[in-house]
Formats: sequence, C-alpha cells, structure tokens
Amino acid sequence: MAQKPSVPKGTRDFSPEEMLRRKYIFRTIEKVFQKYGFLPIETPAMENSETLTGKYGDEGDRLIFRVLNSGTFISNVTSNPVARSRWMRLFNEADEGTLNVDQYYQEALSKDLPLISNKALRYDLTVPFARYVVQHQHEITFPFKRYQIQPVWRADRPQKGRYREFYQCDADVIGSTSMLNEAELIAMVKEVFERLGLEVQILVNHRKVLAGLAKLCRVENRFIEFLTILDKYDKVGLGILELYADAGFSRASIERIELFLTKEGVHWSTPLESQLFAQFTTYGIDIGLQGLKEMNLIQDSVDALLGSNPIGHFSSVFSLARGLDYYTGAIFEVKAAEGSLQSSICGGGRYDDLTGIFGLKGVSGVGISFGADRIYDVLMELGKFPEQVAEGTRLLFVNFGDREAAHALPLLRKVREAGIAAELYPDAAKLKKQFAYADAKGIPYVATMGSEEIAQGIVSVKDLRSGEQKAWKADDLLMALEDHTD
RNA sequence: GUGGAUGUAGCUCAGUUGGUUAGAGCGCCGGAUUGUGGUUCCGGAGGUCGCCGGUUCGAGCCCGGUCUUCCACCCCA
Repeated sequence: MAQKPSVPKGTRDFSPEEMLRRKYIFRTIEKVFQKYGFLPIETPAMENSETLTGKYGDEGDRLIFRVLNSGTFISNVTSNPVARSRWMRLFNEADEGTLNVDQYYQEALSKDLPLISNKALRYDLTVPFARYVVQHQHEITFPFKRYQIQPVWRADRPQKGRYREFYQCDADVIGSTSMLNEAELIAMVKEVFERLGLEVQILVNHRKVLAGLAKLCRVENRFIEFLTILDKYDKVGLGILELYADAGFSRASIERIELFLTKEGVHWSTPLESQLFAQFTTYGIDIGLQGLKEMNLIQDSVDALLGSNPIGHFSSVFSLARGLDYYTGAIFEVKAAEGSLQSSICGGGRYDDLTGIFGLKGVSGVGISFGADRIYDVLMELGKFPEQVAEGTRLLFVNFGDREAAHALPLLRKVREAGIAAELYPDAAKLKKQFAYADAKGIPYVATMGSEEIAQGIVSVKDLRSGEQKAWKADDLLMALEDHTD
C-alpha cells in the first residue's frame, strides 16, 4: 500500500540548486578557516548520552534527541529484576490512588533510562570537540586549532530560521589563553561575511565583566538568571527592571543595576567603561577588572589585525549575555544587518574549563560557530547568492542514435580532457526534448553531430544564450567553446 | 514545553449563507516544426480538497482529534 512520503518534522531535502548554494556557503567558510590555520576533524553523529547531558543547562537537556537502544531494549528492562519491579508497580492496581503516577514515572525513567537509551544525537559541535580533545590529548599538539562542519540535531519546535537538523561550522582554538585567538576569530567572522557579501553586526561582550557587574549589584548568586534578563535589554529597554522585580531580585540590587543602564542603550561607552573601572577598583572586584583588560586587548588586537577603522570592526554590547552556560570569557554573536531574520547567524565565546568534566583540567578554549542554514536563509531572502554559484555542464552532445553517439564519444573525451564539463544525452530522444534538457539545466552550448555532420567531419555548435549556431571542424570544437567563454 | 494561525493540481492561490460534474495562473506532457531550446499558437493529463472521526438529506466550507508548515514566547545557529 502506497504511503505518503515525508521527512520528519524540522528536517528537509535539498535540491541540486539548493545544494549548489549550500556548498558555496560551506566552501567560503572552509576556505577562511583554512587560511587562518585551522584543520578539519569530524566526530560521530551520535555520542554517548552522558557526554552530552548536563552540558547545555536544563533547557538544553530537554532538546537533546535520544536514540533508542537497538534490539530488544524493552527486554533490558524486563530482564533486570530491580527495573522490572519498578515498572510493574506502574501497572499495579494495588497502587491505584496511592501512587503519583507522573512523578513515579519520571523517577523510574531517570533510574532506568540507560537501559532504554544510552546514545543521543549531537546537540552542537563544541562538546563533542571537548570530548575529542580529552580522548586524543596525547596525539594533539597544543594550541590545537580545528574546524568542523557537520549537522547537529535539536528537538526544538521548528519555526523561522529554526530547524531540527542543521549545520554548524565551528572553529575553535584550545590550549591557549591569549586574547589574540579572540581577535583572530573576529577577523575570520568579518572575512567570511565580507566574502559572502552580507552586512552583519558583530557583537562582543565579556562574561567576566558581567560577573563583576553582578558582584557590584550583589546578584552573583543568581548569575545566570541575572544574565538571562539583562540579555533582554536591547528588546524591552528599561522594562528589564520590572523583570528583575518580578523575578524577586532585591530592591537594592535593582537600583544598582539601574545605575549602569545608561541612555546610550546597550552599547559600551567610554563613560560606562570608566564607571565600571572605578567601581571594580573601589570594591576590589578583580574579575571585573580582568574582563575590562581582556576586552581592551581584544579591541587593540582586532584593530591591529584588520587596520584601524573609524566605524570599528565590532560593537561591544554590555547586555549581550547569550551563549551556553559554559562560556566564561569573551562572548560573540553575529546578526544580519538586513533581512527579516532577527536571530543570530553566528555565535561563540571562550570557555575556560570545558574539558574539565572529561578529566582534562585547566585547558582554556575559544570558538565560533556559523549557522549555515540561517546564513542561507538570509542570503536567499536578500538575493545575495552569486549568479553562477557553481560551474555546471558547459556542453551537451545531442544523441541521434547508437551510430552517431559512438562518433560523439571521442569528442566528448577530448572536451573533458580540456577540463570542460560536458555530457552526451543518454537516449536518442527527440531533439526538442534534448534541447529543452540543456535549457532547463542551464547548459550554454549544444553540439549537434548527426549523419550530415559526420559525413562532412564537422560538428554544429549552438550557443543557447544567443541562439547562434555555427559549424566547426570536429578538430576545432574546443575553439567553439573558448570563443564564447565569459 | 506554552499560546496562535495554516493545509484545495507539481508550484502560487481562488472557491459565495453548507447544495449537482472543485477553478485560475505558472509548470508539465503532446502537436504546429518526422534534425533545434528559450518566445508564440493549439490541444491534453493531473485533485480520496493533509489525515481520522462527528454534525447534516447533503461538508472543500461547520465541530472534535491528529499530522504538517508557519508565527510569537522560551531558548538558540
């Protein structure tokens, strides 16, 4: 019985036209990565569950796609006496009314989950990379600069710019604390989007400055919550003060927070920086001072790397807090300056101890991740893909039948040996159909070699763009193409 | 995970207060041109109206459920 074909929610097929445009994005990013000295690695689509869980916050854990154990996973439960009795209780009528079914189910699931699922699809490329570094530490020369372009999966609800399967293009440096790495990443971001011809805003902030700010406001014990609300500053403005109040932050803390919310908005300003510097100094908040120092180092290095520029190469946004829980230093985010997609198309930052949880302590890393699918959507909406996104077939030989096709083959070989993409239509179809095929595929030249041409030792070449057709000596076929190459 | 929309031909969409054989444009196929695409003209194929159930004499239209896509929130690339 025929079933209606479909793909799972949030996943997509890509046509040849789409793939050519996607490859153009990957190619562009990859070239820049390599130019800055990064080398590729790949990791499996699946990781062990314990590698991923607990790394992305509660919200993140919920979005991890779990993979059911293959084979008879349910018998893993029933053949384990403890697990078996635990699950049987759910169906025991004696417990009717006395058992909180939902709660009991959650507890039982968390205890026996490994029997049911012990693998998961990777959620990002950074955590698998951290695992890779620890696992292969003896074969790695630090600082280790790697890039990785692979799909990741999130069990999120799909919407604009949000997919359940999408590609990330990551570049990370691990084993170096120098701010030069941050500067290089920013330079790469700038170059990638310049090459793609896309106007972007590069936003930078520093978690240590934010940590210092949290201390000043006496909210360091609720740091993540503090950040989540601060991050909304560019959207709701001073309305975040209410959000802090709603969240139960103390009046004194909120008043202190308000002192730093200047009229200049979310961007750093010299007065704000002086204010922070003075306060950090007065109260001896070293982490904040450290953050300010690093921000300045990054600023100087980027200017030196890219040449000073009155507009600046990036914007420092002190309310920028986004990024995963593990960021500890500089944080980056990139948004398209035009188009309807407001979410970030690229993001990253420094994480001081990501490998610690896998047993390798005190190794700092910093990385950046490009969201290829979102970049695609923006370029598409703005019509910014180049016309000729890839070289397709240049020449099609018409097929008149076995005898004529046999005569075309040596010429086909000659054209290909010259590095020109060419093909022979496989069937002796009507000429109308063969020409329409060339037209649909955007093939500029069609070579016609029927009995008349063969008899005269010539080949007719038609330029589909101009509609002109000329006869060439078979030996001069390449000239027909070169003449019109643009 | 919360809230709100959407689904009619391959694509973009129309379809009156529920009423007989559900339409258009584009695309596709064929012909005009038995060795010439794109333009033009003529003809043709293609739809269990997302799926399941309900209300009704009667459902593309009303109701419930479900799936998809999309939007906002949450979060993020």
